[in-house]
Amino acid sequence: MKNYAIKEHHLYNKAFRRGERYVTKTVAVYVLRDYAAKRLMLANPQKQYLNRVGLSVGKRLGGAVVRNRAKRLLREAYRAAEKACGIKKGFLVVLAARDEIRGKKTADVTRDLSRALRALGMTEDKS
RNA sequence: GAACUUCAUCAAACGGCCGCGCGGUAUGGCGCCGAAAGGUAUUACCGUGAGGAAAGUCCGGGCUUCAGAGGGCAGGAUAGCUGAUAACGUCAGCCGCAGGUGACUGCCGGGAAAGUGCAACAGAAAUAAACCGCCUCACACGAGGUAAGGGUGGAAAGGCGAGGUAAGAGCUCACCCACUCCUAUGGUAACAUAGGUUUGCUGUAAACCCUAUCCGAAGCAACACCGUAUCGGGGAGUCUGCCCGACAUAUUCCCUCAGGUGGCACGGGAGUAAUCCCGAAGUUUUGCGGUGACGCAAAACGCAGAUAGAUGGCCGUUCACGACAGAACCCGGCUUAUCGAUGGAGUUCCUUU
RNA sequence: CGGGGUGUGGCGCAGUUGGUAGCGCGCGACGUUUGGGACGUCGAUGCCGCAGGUUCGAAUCCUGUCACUCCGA
Repeated sequence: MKNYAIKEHHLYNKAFRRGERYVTKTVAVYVLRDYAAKRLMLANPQKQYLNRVGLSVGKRLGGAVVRNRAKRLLREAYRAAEKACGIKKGFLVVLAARDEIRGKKTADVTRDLSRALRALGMTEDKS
């Protein structure tokens, strides 16, 4: 299941300003209901709701290699979290890398991310 | 064996499972998003997928656009010679200077005898000379001569000896040093060597400047096409430092309210297709030419093309335990960062034979 | 992609034809005051972002480099 990426700058601003937030050492998660979700659902040939996921990795984190590494970790963690417990659809999700992510492994980031998603009520199984 | 010099290569490897971009084949779909242009699936398989610096953006070239001749000024760049190259500020060889026992390394390495400027402090004086000293005159004050000696300075009128003199001085002479010009020999040349000749001249051109050579400008967010568009609003002309110029023209053009595709990732041809053929500032190997940079020929191999931006994750094995670091129009260099590993060539010293 | 600017005491800034590195605030000591503030006097503090070079001599000139920052498409 692929995800649409967020490209527009104003959507990032919206998510940061109005979205629900949960911050861990490695990653900060912002979630906002996607107003265009229905339209996107219709555009999609499978007719399924999707999450639009954006990655925010600041320049202060490091050079291009470090930033790429951070984005890969976030993507992999999101994928793992979705596979493990499922994620509600129809939202804008912004994952912002924080300084601690440097040198971390996937397991660490995945743990933080699933904790954040559970706290925000984004997981599908309520058990 | 030790200490070095230099050139080149590599940039952890292998296996399993999951995942990503692009291309292709099959499958699937003819729907949906959008005003339009246009965009977009699911699954399976196959192929392919970051660097030596991809970086800094310091040079050069390609490519694209600027309506249409040209000329001048300004400005900028380069700086031993000869060559290599598409071109270069790059590279190669040589010359000169400096450093090293040596292999070798470094050099923004034209002109100060075209002109102008600047040289603090110290010092008597800084491009021109009399403070002390020496000599002559004079009782003395002082006047004149003198650049051998002292002291200052980064730099003080070339060095040493003899002659000469009141004391001295290239003032004269011999030798040496530097420099200008000329000649000869060698070299394509820079230049080197030898001889003659003029002169005895501070440094600075990474101060202005002079000389020689070169340069139109802007950049893929360029630009082209489609759409907006038979609409509305705003701005101003059209080689992008300044001036001159021919003017008869050509066309209005650009921005915004709205974006999309191409450019763009080998190209062309044949074929339904697999595939085949041809071509290229690619790489490697071999051969030939050249001291070398490099050139020519043949063969083989390879071809990332994203657009919030694709190479990752987990597990296992091995080892030297993994540095610097991520393509964004393309190519040739330069500069900077970098854990280490391997190989070639060479130098000096020690030991043994 | 293209074009600029700035790095100087703890902080904010000066520093031009290259010649002993300065100002304000702050800091320390002393004086004044019963004590503090204010005021006065004195003082300390600098590899002039880093590395080379030109020059007798460099914050200044040249080359390279690092960091921060601004502008345009």
